[in-house]
Formats: sequence, structure tokens, C-alpha cells
Amino acid sequence: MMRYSEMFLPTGRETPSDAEVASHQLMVRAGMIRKLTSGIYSYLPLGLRVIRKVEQIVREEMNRAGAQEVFLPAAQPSELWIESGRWEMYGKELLRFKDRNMRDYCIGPTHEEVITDLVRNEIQTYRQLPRNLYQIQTKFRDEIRPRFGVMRCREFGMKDAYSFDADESGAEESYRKMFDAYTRIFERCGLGFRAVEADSGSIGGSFSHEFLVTADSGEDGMVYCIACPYAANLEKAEIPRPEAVKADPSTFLPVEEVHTPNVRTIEEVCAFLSCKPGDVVKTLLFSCDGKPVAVLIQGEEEINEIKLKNYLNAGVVELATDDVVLEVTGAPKGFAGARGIKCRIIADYSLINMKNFVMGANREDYHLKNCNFGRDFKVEAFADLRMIKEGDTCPRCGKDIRFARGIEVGHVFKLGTKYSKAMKATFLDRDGKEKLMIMGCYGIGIGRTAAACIEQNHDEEGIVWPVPLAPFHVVVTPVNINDGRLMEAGERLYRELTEAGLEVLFDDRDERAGVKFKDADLIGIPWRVTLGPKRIEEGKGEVRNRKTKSVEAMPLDGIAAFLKQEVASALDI
RNA sequence: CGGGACGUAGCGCAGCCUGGUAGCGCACCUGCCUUGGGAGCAGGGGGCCGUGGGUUCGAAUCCCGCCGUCCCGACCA
Repeated sequence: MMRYSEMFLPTGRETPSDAEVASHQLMVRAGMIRKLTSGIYSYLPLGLRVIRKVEQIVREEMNRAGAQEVFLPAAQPSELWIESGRWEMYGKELLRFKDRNMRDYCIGPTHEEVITDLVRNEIQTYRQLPRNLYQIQTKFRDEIRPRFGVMRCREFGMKDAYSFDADESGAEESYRKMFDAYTRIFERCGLGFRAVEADSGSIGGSFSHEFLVTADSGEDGMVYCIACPYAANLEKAEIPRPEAVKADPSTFLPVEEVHTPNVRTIEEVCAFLSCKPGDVVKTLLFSCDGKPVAVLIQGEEEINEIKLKNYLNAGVVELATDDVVLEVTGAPKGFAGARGIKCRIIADYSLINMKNFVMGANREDYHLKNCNFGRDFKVEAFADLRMIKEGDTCPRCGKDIRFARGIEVGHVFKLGTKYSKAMKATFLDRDGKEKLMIMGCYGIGIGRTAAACIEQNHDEEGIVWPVPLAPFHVVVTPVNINDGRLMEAGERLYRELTEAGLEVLFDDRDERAGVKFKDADLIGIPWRVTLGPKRIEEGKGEVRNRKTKSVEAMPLDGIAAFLKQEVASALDI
């Protein structure tokens, strides 16, 4: 039971100028969050209630799946991160600081190191495995560019779970349990989502799935097959190797060096030489852990840096600087080509059947025509290095694919022995041999889940909470608090609803009806009971559904039972 | 880190170009009136104009530095 007049719930009529997406605007307007500084937010009572709802669903499903809750430190000593190798690898996202003794620490962006340290000290035998431990903690990642409010911020609440198994099949079972738990969690939250194959990123490991809440405002792209279950993150989506047709060297035309003054981009090259992007080979120079690598790709395709990084098994992959381009090719950027280049050369599958193509000449203001593999240069290998695009087909079954956008709310990883090996998390197996524990890790963004829910559930008036995440189930709105009959009925209803197990907000403010209606719609409470002078004479109140906007006059003494039933069925999955 | 913009009352903004010590809407306080979709009238409170320096008789306004915030980019040679 909560009286609106006493609640800290500052709503706003105006859209905050720094908020771009609906969820951010509405969370601020509805009095859920306030920004402290870039990427760091305070949760107000209404926002916190929603966060608690998400957390509770997560807790119940994690417990159901056999995981146990712990609470790990946010501040972590550098020693553990040095041991895992991530003190160097993690980069600027890791917020580091020193204590009074000048020892290095970080604020945990994730907790593999801490949990692995804990478990290696306490688990010695296969009899103590498997174990799955989770926590709900505040993480800190010093994002390059925080945006979209609570969706991409620096300090954020996350549930993270870690599984430890004695063997591969056990690890796969643990992974499957988490996958199933995540599916239940997001279903219970009332979200439309899709689990897609994903890259494992800096967390590392062998394979993973992302759970994406479908939304056009989402930052992640995905593809999915119209015919089979294949679905993948854009960065992960595979492209099969095309069938190679053996090229006949007798059809190779002689190489021609062409003067192409100030012609650099693929567009300019095509215009100047009147050819198609499909006739041009783009030579991209990357610095891979500091070493230059030339990557060849067809003119109109895009390199997928994640694929490149994985193929090269590199830590850091970035486009080479102008200086490096000059050093390796002997020409300024815009004229790089594979012939005579002084570094490794790899090529994308898109080039596998190309011949007599155009390429940079490694000489300022010159390009080459009629280049050919083998004759003019050799590539180390052909690989899947490009971004999937419209027109590509499903890598599994060959049928059409669709593109969509989503918000990453959950991610499950099979880590393997990456951390147990680096940090020596071992156990003694049945056969008396010391073995590495096989790990998995599983994250859910709590605040992001709430924000994603708003992206999917709002209208012109405000948020439309699905019952499971709603901060309150019902708002009771006497239209005029100076009318004793309305207030008396309101108090009684408020008591009855609360006794029926519902979460009720009683709008006892001395405000005009219109103000109360606007606020109720804005904060998105699923049900509103309006008490007005006309209906009260008949012993009735009006029950309004926020989502459908349908209104039904109902005898006061039947409202609690009706809403109890409605809410219960909405919570049941 | 590169580019752009913006910092003036709790919020949204004007004023700056053309220097003369600050204004509008919402919100807030008091009173009257009103009471089913963000009412009306009257009165009122609130601002080192981000910060430090400079120019000037005089700076929110012009110049320089710094800090902060937001947007775009940081993959196409």
C-alpha cells in the first residue's frame, strides 16, 4: 500500500532534451531514474520497484535451475586480473584505481576472476562438482560512449552466473540449463525476444548465445532463417565458402598500370575506370597485435572485424594508421594493393572466383587492371571475413534470411578452460588425476531488461507495463479528494486490493482528475480504478485497462476479486 | 581519441551577433475560484548567466584556457 501523496515520484511533462529513445525519455518522465553524471543513474522508488521485479524473476529461475546466490566484491585487486591476463587485455573499459598503499585495483566489469579464485580455493574434488553460483551486482564498464539512458551506461546492475563442471558433457548440460532458464526469464517478463548465436568477445570461450529483445532502436543486428532455427548476431553470422571454379591462366589478361590521379575510394575508382565495385579488390591494412596484415575483399563488401580477429587469433585488431600504410605499401592511403606488399595477405571468400580485377598499385595515383591470384601475388588463405548482407542466404539450409535489430539483455557463454587454466582452478577426478574445471558464464542486464521492456511496451501516453514488471498492479484514483464518499470508497478498496495480494498505488493527491489520469498513464500501471461522483451513487467504480484502454463500470465489492483474477492470470506462465 | 554543438531558476528555453548588471513557459509558495484527461485569476519566492583569466569605465554578451554535457565518427584505402 502506497499513498501517492507521500511517494517520491517526480513525473515530468516535458521530454528531457538529452534522451533519444523512448525508454530513456519515459524512464525520466515517469520518475524512475535520474542521471548523476554521464552513464551513471540513480533509481527512484518507482524505478527501483521495477528493478526488483526483474531481479526477483531472475532469482526464482536461477534457483529453480539449481544455481546458488552469492555476493562478490565490486572492488578487485589487480593481481587476479594479471593472473588471468586481462589486466593487459581489457583496455580502457576497465576502471582502475589505486588504494592508499598505491596498490592497483579495478571495479569489476564482470567477475570471472573473483569467482574462479573463490572456487579454486574451496573445491578440490569431482564430488563437489558441478556447481553454479550467481550474484546480482553493480558492474562498472567505462564505456566509450554511454547512451540511451540505462540501456548503455557505465554503472549498471547485472546478474552473472558461473558454472563449474568436471567434464564436457556436464558443462554442456549446465549451459543448456542456463539457456532454458533464460528463456523462461524473458518469457515471464513478457518480452518478445530471440536467442541468437554470438561471438564471445573479450570474455572469451568457445561458443555463446545472446538473448536479444526485438526492437528497432536496438544496437545489435541479427539475422534469422525463415525456414530453419538458425539465428545469429550480425558479427557472428557465417557465410559459406563459395564453390571454387578452377581458373584457367590462359584467360588472364596482362597487368596494366593505370594513372588514376587522386582516385582513392572504390566509388571513385569505379567512376574513373568505368567498372563495377564487383570488379575491384579492396585492400585493407590492419594492425593485428601491432603487426600489419593486408586483408583483401571485394569492392562492395564489408570486413567483419570480429571474424578477422578470430581468424587471426589476435587480441587487438584495428585499421592501420596512415603511417603504417605508407610504410607497408610505399604509397599514401587509397592506393594499397596486394602486389608487392610487405606483409601477410589474406583474402575473403568473396574473391575466390575473381580474375582480371582492379586493385591499388602501391604507388601514389596509380591502380592496376587485370590482376590475378597466383600470377601477380599469393594469398596465405581464403577465409570467411566479411559482413553478412541483404541477399545472402542461410549458412545452414540455404533458404532466405531476414534482418532485425535487438537489445542484448542476456548472454550465455561456454568458457571452457580459459580461466581455470590461467588461474589453475583444478580438481581431483575419479581417476585420481588433477583436471581443469570446465566453466560457463551467464549474464543478464537488469536495468537494460527493464528499459527493453519499455521499448516494446509504450504508447503516446507513456509506459504500458506488462503485469510481471509493473511497479504497481493497480492505481486507485478518487477523482476529488474533497468528496468524502470517494475517499471512503477509495480507502476501503485500497485495503481490499492489498489484502487480495495486489500491489496498489492510492492516488490521494489533491490534484484535478486530468492530472491524475495523465500521471497514471505515463507511469503505466496496468489497471486503474476510477472513483467518481456519478458511479459512486450506484455503488460502482470504473475499472480501466491501461493497454486496451477499455473501461468497465463494476460494483465496488466485486473489483478486488476481478483484479485479483486478472493479475494472477497475467503472472502465470 | 577526432569532429560538431551546448552550459542562463528544479525542467524546457530566450537574451549574446550590435556590452549598460537577466527574462519567458512549466514547476514551486499564498489566496480566491474550480474539480472526469496536465483549469483560471491575483500576488509571491527563487539565478556568483559552468569555471578561471583577459579586454573594457562597465561582460551573460567580446577574446583565451579549463571543466562538464550531448550528438556524430572512430571499418571501406
